[in-house]
Amino acid sequence: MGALAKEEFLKPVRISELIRADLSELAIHEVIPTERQMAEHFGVSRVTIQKALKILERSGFIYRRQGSGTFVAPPRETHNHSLRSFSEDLTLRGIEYKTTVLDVRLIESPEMIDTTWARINEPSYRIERVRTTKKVALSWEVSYVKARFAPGLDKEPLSGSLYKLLSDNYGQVVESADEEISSLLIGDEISTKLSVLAGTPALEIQRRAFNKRGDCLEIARAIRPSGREFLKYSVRR
Amino acid sequence: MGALAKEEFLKPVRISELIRADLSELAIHEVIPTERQMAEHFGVSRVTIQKALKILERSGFIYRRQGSGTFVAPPRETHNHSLRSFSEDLTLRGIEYKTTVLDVRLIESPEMIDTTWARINEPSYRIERVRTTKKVALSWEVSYVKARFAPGLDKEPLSGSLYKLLSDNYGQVVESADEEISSLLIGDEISTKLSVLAGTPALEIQRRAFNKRGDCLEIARAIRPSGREFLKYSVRR
DNA sequence: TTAGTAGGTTGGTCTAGTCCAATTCTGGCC
DNA sequence: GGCCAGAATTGGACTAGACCAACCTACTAA
Repeated sequence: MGALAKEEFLKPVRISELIRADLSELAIHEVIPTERQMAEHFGVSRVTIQKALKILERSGFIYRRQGSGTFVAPPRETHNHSLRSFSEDLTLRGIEYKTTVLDVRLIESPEMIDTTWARINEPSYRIERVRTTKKVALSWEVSYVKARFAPGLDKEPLSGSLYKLLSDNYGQVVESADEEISSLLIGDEISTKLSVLAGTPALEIQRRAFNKRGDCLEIARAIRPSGREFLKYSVRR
Repeated sequence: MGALAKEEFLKPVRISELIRADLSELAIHEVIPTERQMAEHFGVSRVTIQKALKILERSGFIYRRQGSGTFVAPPRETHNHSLRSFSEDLTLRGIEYKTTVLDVRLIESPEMIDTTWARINEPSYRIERVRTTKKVALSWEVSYVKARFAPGLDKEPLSGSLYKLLSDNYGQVVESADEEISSLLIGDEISTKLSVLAGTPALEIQRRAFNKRGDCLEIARAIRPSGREFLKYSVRR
């Protein structure tokens, strides 16, 4: 095999990054080289180039027109909200916050799980946390994690990312999630936990998280008082 | 060419539908035929089968494990919120509603466009509408559509889907959108238009819609009082 | 019984090539 | 100059085949 360095990235991904780097030097709507030219330039097949360009197209960096060519798309400032846990979301936006764990316990009997938004029919850990910055309350969150996927979770440090913990210590990677978003007024109980006035409007985010196999790992509910903090989504056809 | 019927669908899409139909008869986590078997069965290449299975995998119907096989994933009830206009969203959920156009006008001078959430620097049509069911107010919406993409839009019937109108009459297809979601309390002005009490909590959805080239066609703002109507999203890694 | 190894199966990745459809270019005709 | 038909170009779709990595199973040896 020789001393060649191992290829760290898949070819289409790697090539898409290389192309992307070059895009910034071009004007918007400017044409970029053809598939066949790029295939020769990178020494790969045309299908590989097509996959690389597909990545860039779906990310909104280029657009393509059969018969004419591939062009640079106008830039978009929005970083799209791909799958992140609540804490990853805050971290990536550069918000410094503190996590306070209010309660962790194993709920053995499923009928005791008091979710109104989804049903769990097996023992689960209940994790209740609050996120705050220096002065402002960010969110109140409750997660139910099925115990069979993370035995002993209540002994772990829970002030960081729950998803990272599930991945690193239990090999359970969250691959997808369903979210439901609605609005409500914060009631007495949560208002004291968040130190905000009762009656403050807030977003309520309910989430079901799944692993690659489609097993539901976690059910979570977050309440975020509306302090000009947005949830951002990028939606495609 | 003979009298053969024209293939209406692309092969991977068509095949994914055929496979999907068979999935319902299988138990969850049950293994389905291998790529090579399917390729022979459908008389196509393995790459085509892989594309079909990729569609099903991303839709959450199957999961795959290298070395072992492809399996039926547990069902998920959530229909994921792909790109729809506000009206399409309601229609697809089977909600009967009435659209009232409150105001349509061309704004020639960009500085008059009173958006606080985004800037438009060219003449645009302003469309203000309200959606209601028999008894309940659903949403209040304002759209700004750039005039150069839809000249004469103010003469069109605007009680239906704006996106369908843009597509059918102007060839402008909305391919992607950025959304920002926050919560607020409904103020006096909008409360009268929606016939709800001022102070009702609501979702505020701000949207920028783009065509395939990445041009921003529309900027919209919707306010939806929270009556147990959710925004549903399906998020993937 | 247990640990380990060898071989076959399955999905993951990439190549080289063909055919097609949409678009653009070009040259000739009026 | 303007228009039209055909050629060339470009992205889109698919094929047949190769090789690899993860996985599973069955057999073997300690």
